Amino acid sequence: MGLKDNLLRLSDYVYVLSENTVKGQRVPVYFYLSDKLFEHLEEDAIRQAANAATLPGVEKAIYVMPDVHVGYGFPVGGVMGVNTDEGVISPGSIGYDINCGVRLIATHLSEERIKPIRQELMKEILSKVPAGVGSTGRLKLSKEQLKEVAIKGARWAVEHGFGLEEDLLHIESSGTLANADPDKVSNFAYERGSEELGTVGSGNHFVEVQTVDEIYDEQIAKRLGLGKGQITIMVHSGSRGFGHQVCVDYLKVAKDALEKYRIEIPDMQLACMPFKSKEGQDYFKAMNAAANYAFANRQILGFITADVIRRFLGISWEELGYRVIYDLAHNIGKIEKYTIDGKDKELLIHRKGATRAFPPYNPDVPPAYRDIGQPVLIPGDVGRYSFLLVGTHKSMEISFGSACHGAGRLMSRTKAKEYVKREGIEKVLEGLVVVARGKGTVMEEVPQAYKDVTEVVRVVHELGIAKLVARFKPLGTLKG
DNA sequence: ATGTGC
Repeated sequence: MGLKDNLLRLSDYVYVLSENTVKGQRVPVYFYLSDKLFEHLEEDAIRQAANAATLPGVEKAIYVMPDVHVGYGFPVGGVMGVNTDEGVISPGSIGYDINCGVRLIATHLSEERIKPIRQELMKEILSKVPAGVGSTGRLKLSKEQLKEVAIKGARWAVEHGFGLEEDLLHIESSGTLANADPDKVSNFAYERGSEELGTVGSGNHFVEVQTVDEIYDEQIAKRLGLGKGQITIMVHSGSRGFGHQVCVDYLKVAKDALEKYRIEIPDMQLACMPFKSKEGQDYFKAMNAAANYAFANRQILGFITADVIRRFLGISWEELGYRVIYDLAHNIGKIEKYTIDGKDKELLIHRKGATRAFPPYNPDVPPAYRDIGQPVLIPGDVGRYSFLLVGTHKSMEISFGSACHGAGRLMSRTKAKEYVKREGIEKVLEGLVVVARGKGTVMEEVPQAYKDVTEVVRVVHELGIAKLVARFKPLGTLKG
C-alpha cells in the first residue's frame, strides 16, 4: 500500500491526494496525468508533493504537471503557492537551476534553405557557441560587472551589443526582475559565474535550429508571425554555476534557520525560511539576481547563435529576420495575486519544472500578446518536437497560472548510457543531427531516455491550462 | 541542473 493507492481519479486527466492523507498535510495535491503518464508516476514524487503540502502558509493546493518526476525535495513539475504573510520560501522547491528556461527566436529563413546544409551549419554553431559542464564563454566578467548583470538581466546583454532593444518587449518580466540584490549573492557564486555567461550548460540544455512543423491554431500562429516550414532557433538554458551556487548557499541558510523559526518539515530537502524573515528575503533577492543572470545568458546565446547562422549564410540581419518571440522561466519563485475562497491573497508561487501560462488580458502578459495570452514554450528532448502554446483562463483556476515544462526522464543517466552502448549511438540517434564537444551528455540525453513530450503537451491542452499553437521539429541540436 | 557520482 503506497500513496499511489490513495490517489483518487476525478476525471480523465485529474487525480487528487486529499488533504490529511499524510501527517500535517494542509492542502490537497492535484496530479494532472493521462492514463499512460499515471503509470510512470513515481511513489517518491507523490511523497515529495505531499510533503510540500505540509509547509507553513501553503495555500489552496499543490499542483503537479504531467511531466512530473522526483526532484530535490519537491518534484520537478510541481507548483506551490505560499502566502507571503505567514508562509515560507523553499529554495529546493524552486530548484538548483534558478531560471532554467526557454527562448524562441523566429527567422525569415525557410526549411529548404537550411536542411541541405544543416550538418555544416551545426558544426559552425558547435565551434562558436560554448556548451558543456564548466564550459566558458567569450566573456570574462569581474564581480562588479556581474553585479550589473544581476540587476539588469537581459537588458545588460542588449546594452553590451547582444541583441536589440525590442527583444526585451518579448521576454517574461522584460528580462529584468526588480527584486534582485547582488549583495545577497556569495563571492563563490560570482567566481563560478565569471566566465559562464553566454554558455549552454549540460543535461537537457541545448541550442537548436528548428522548423515550424505543425500549426494547431492558425489565427494565433499568424499573430505570432509563424508559418509552416519557417526556421526558428530555440535556446534551453539557465543560470549555470551562478544560480547553482545561490541555491547551495541558501539551502544551508534555510537548514540553519529551521530551529530559529521553529519550522518542522518532513524532509530536510524542503528546508525553508519564512518569506518575510531576513533569511527569506535574502534568498528571494539572490534568487532574482540569479534569474537575471539566466535571462542575460539566454539573451546572449540566442543572439550569438543567430549571428553565427547569419554569417554562415553571408546575409544581413534584415534578411535573417531575427525576432525574439518569447523567453520565460520554468524554475522560479514569483509573487502573484490569486483569489482563494473569495479572499484576495498575495502568494509566492514556486514553479519547479513548470511554466507560467497566463491568460489573455492579464497585465503581466506583454502588450504584443495581450489579446492572445502569454506564450508558453515547451522544449523537446534531443530529436523530439518542441511546442508553443498560449496561457488560458483555466490555468488561473486550476494550476496557479501554470503548465508543464518538458518531458521528464524515463531512464536514469546510467541506464541511458548502458542502453546507448548496447544499441550503438548511430542507431539510437538515427537521422538526427546532434553536435557536442563530448559524447557523455548526448548518451545520457537520447530521446529514448525521456517520456514522450507530445503526450505531456496533449494532457495540458486537453485539460485546458494552455492551448496548443505550433510544433517545432529539430534540424540540428547543440548539446553540452 | 551542477568546477556531475558516497
